Amino acid sequence: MYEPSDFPPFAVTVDLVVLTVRADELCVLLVRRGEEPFLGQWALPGGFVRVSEAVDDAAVRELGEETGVSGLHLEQLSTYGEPGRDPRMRVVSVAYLALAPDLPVPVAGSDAAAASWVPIEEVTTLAFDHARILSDGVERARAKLEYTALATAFCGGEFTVAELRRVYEIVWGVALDPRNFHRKVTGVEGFLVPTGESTARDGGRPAALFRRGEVGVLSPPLVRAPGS
Amino acid sequence: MYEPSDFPPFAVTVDLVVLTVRADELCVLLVRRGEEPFLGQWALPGGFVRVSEAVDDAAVRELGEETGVSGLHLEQLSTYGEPGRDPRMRVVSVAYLALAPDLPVPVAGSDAAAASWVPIEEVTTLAFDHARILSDGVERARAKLEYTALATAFCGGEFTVAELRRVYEIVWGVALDPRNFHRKVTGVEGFLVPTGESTARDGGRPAALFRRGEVGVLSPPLVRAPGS
DNA sequence: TAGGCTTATCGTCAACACGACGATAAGGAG
DNA sequence: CTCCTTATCGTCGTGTTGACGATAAGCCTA
Repeated sequence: MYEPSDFPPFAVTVDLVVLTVRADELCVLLVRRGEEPFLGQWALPGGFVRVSEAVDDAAVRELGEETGVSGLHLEQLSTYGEPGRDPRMRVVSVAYLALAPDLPVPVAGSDAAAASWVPIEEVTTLAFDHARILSDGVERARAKLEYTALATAFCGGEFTVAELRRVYEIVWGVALDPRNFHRKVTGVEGFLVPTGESTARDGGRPAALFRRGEVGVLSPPLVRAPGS
Repeated sequence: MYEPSDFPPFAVTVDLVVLTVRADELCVLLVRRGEEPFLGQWALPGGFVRVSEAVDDAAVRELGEETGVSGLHLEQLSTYGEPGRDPRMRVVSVAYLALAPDLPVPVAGSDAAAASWVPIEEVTTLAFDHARILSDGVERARAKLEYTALATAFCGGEFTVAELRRVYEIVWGVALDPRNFHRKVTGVEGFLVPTGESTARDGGRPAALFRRGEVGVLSPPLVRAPGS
């Protein structure tokens, strides 16, 4: 089956779909390409996998280089391997999805040219097949909010129920009923851990602060439907 | 970012997790390796991606070669790229999940040595990291039965509600209440299309035959919990 | 200092989905 | 004809959900 003598050589890269919620918009981390092809166009951050490096590790490394932060949620998304997706050579790219809270640090573009957060709505053309990868990543994120506690990855360490609700509303693009949402998320055992503190940073009556709980799956799930 | 001159070469393969339900067991298609390393051990079917071939196409091609059938459900599972997962060289493998009905044709092992259906329960050691890939594939299949109409991929063109229920019971390893299951699946609009025919092949009162409908997602989903 | 505004949190109610399970239908085997 | 098996329909109590009213608890302004 495996014949080392006749295997065709491929280049393997990782591409990152790094999402965050900031200024009431779902944003993705993009870099502006500094070389051909697609010079000057927006692209997903990424790079080559090194010879002695696991593909997953390459994703972690690139994520650290681009955001300057570690410990973010990172999961494999899908692999894209059409011939011709890179005009220069045969490249197979393993895409990863990362979710970040609104990072206080501006993105320190290490080796990448200019990196910045771009609202999903404003993304038009991307280099290579990155538009498709981004679209797959956004859809994955939207789907996983339904049945996992992933939404907390968009929040900081402590957050209010309203802040969590804003995440759902912005990622899904729907309005959720504050009362039903509150009942739902506080009702799922282990989803949210009250810190005992409260804050009035949203104005109005002070809200209790929570941390993410141990529970990863929400059952029953939250449903992506208007009026919930 | 992309520097053609310094990209390290990788071999890219596809590995297939082909599942079926036969003789009241969930089975996977395995081949016995005819060469080193892992000579004589069971492995997932798979092979190299060709130079001018899309990775997805390679999976379709391999699936056809191994099963002799086309048109099966096939989806990308995950990509495995640890250094050292193949002792000979740096191989990145894109794994795919395929679901097949109980194939009447015995597996025609084309280039692979002996290929056969092995009950999941009886699988012990597999070559490379294929045990992990198999485990990921089975878990994916189990999860997708909950919220998609994927279970019909295990059935032939026409099937009864009881046959569909057996699929769920075998894949999940739980017992389901026939009456509630019947109510549920016939209640989801577009999931099942009655053919008008009926059959008594299961003994007892003849059952209506159905075809899979257009609907891909089940909402609300079936839940993997005892007593359903 | 009393409204008034804003957001948080609790409650209520009807519609619905689900699990448990009884009842009936429609074939074949003896 | 009776029994056995499976299919299919119905009922009932419980829990979840969506819609939405009511109250709580801060700040802000006059």
